[in-house]
Amino acid sequence: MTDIRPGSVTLKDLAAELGLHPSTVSRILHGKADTARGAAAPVTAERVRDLAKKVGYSPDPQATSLRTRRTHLLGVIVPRLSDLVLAVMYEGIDEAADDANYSTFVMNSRDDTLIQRRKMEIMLSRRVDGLIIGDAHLDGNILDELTERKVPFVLMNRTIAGFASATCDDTLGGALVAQHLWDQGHRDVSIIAGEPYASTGVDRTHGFVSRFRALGGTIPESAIVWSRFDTTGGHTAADSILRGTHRRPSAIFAVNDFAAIGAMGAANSHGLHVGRDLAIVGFNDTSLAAQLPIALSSVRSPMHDIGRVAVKLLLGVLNGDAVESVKLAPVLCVRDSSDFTWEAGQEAVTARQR
Amino acid sequence: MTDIRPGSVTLKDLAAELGLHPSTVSRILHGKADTARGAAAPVTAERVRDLAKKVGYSPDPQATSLRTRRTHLLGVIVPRLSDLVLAVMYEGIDEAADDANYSTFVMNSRDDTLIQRRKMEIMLSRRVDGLIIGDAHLDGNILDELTERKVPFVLMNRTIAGFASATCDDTLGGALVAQHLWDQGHRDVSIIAGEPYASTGVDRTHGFVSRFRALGGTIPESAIVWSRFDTTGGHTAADSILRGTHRRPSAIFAVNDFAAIGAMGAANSHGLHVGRDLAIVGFNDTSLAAQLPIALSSVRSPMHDIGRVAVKLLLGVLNGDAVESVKLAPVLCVRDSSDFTWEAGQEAVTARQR
DNA sequence: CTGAAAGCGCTTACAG
DNA sequence: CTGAAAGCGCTTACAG
Repeated sequence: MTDIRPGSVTLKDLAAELGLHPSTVSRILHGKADTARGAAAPVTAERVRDLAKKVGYSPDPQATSLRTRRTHLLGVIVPRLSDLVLAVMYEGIDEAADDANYSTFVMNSRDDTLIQRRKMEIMLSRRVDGLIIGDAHLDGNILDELTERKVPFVLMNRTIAGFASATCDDTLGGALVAQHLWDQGHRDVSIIAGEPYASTGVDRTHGFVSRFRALGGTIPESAIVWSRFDTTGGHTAADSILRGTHRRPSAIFAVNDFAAIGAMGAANSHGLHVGRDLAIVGFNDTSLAAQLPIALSSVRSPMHDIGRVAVKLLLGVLNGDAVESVKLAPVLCVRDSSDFTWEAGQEAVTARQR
Repeated sequence: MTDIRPGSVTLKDLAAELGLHPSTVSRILHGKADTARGAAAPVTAERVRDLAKKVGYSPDPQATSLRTRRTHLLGVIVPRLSDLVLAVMYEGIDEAADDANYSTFVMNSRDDTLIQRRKMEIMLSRRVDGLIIGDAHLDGNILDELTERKVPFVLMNRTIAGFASATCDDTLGGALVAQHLWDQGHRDVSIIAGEPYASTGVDRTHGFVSRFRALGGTIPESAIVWSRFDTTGGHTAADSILRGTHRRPSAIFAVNDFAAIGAMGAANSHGLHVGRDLAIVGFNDTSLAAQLPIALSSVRSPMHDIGRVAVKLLLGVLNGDAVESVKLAPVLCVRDSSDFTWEAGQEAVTARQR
């Protein structure tokens, strides 16, 4: 009687083999090994555990869930896993869920409200115990609905006032960049701000603008360009910034590394040498930033930990605790793309003009 | 009686509401809407379906699985989801599984044999119907074990002789690069070959070497450098190639875009201008390749489709079909990083020497 | 300390 | 065409 495949041996089999009643076996296997708390005679318990181990018994989770009304399943929704930022956060979730004996479904919504809803329903129909939402939109009435339906959930990556979330302190991150660029002498800056419905981009932009203005700088509305978070989005945005009729900025803050990479490409085609004619700073400090031909300055956000914290928060909610949002601290990493000072009188010129 | 949350209304509830027996309701809801094949009276069927829809009835999958011994769950194991290549493949899986009414668990093994095993057991203990394995090692005895245990599975991304898989035609991909570099005049080439346990790197390298030799070129063993697939791995490998005591190659083929990006970084620090002093070609044509400051030539592999095909194959296996491995065709995309001819007598020099 | 019963929500032969 | 029963594999009061 060896376990060819999980499921081949049941509680009943074990009981029969040992001449016990299934309920007795269940009671023993269910309680933690240390807490013998009168659940069974130590000798019996040992016999049961030994056999269970020997035959590789693994309880049927479907049967267990049916009884307990808990699936130990978590649902995770992200815009897209091909976004490295979300992929890394998910690695954190995977780890933490594993530690807590939960399994996770993860689905891509492509930031589309309809798909978002559909994926959510699929997860709920699978009876997940709770949801981690990584693609919340600022206008997100869907969350109110979830609350009304009493679905346990937390936010990750993006935050919305009134809901528990695990995020980076994006406002602070933006402020760090503003301070850095100001210190390097930049007075004319533009921002590639991401999607207006995502708190990440909005908060980073807001943090940047506030600090820059507090330092005495000015940032007209026209200097803020909304865009997609990917390389193409950044390229397009930077292109429009650099071809602008007014004075060209000497620095660009992109709220996402991939957008920053796209911006570097655009700068390049405008004949600008990033790190000399133009400073660029990204956000997230993904693994590529430091390795690029021109190393990219970026704000490191603890993506992996954000995933872990999201799980922790959700487990708290499932446990009935009152949970507080967590904002993890960002760290600015200065590299070649912005590691130079901009002279007061210096003008932004193209490399060709030099 | 509205469906606040899936699970709030059961088959029994529906039956009671309609004055029918639960088994009748089950029979009606179970059969497809079109096949009324004598399962119930059309009128009854309609009444049932109407109410089910109205109250948002969704069957409890745990209960269903317990009866049918099928979970409609697939397990997916990848080295890491933060590898864009696997992330995109997973998007294909997510889509195809969704279409077929399956849900998927995806877990990261970090290419570690122990973790691989552990994640597999977790999935089996969850009673997945089948497994998609994206991290197979060439020395993979684990697969024989799975076969023995009669676990349905297919491979994705990496292939192993004797098992059904969905992959790119990596050998052909490598050959395309060899032909291209040869045509541009390169006679001295090096290969950043990836991990020796991964068929992807091995096959791409083999395809490259075979074609290059068939064209009359020579490639010493020392020109092949094994490495990790990520940016750092590529950087280290390229560094060792470029600091080599012998003649410096005029072209490098990296079997992965991220390794290629790392190689570009290394070339840079050796004072070489990629696209003039050194040609670099990557593999997979990830979304970044075309956007880099120096656009990267790369072999496009249909990652998304590979994911979809993997699901299709696995569903075939679950259906008892005899399935054949699928190798999808790659396409070479030439860009700035290799779009120049290398003169016969030209010598690889550093930019500084010019 | 252990057993026996009930039941979680379904599906599926089997009657009628 | 519909009903009644059995059972998937577990857990959990309740007895004894």
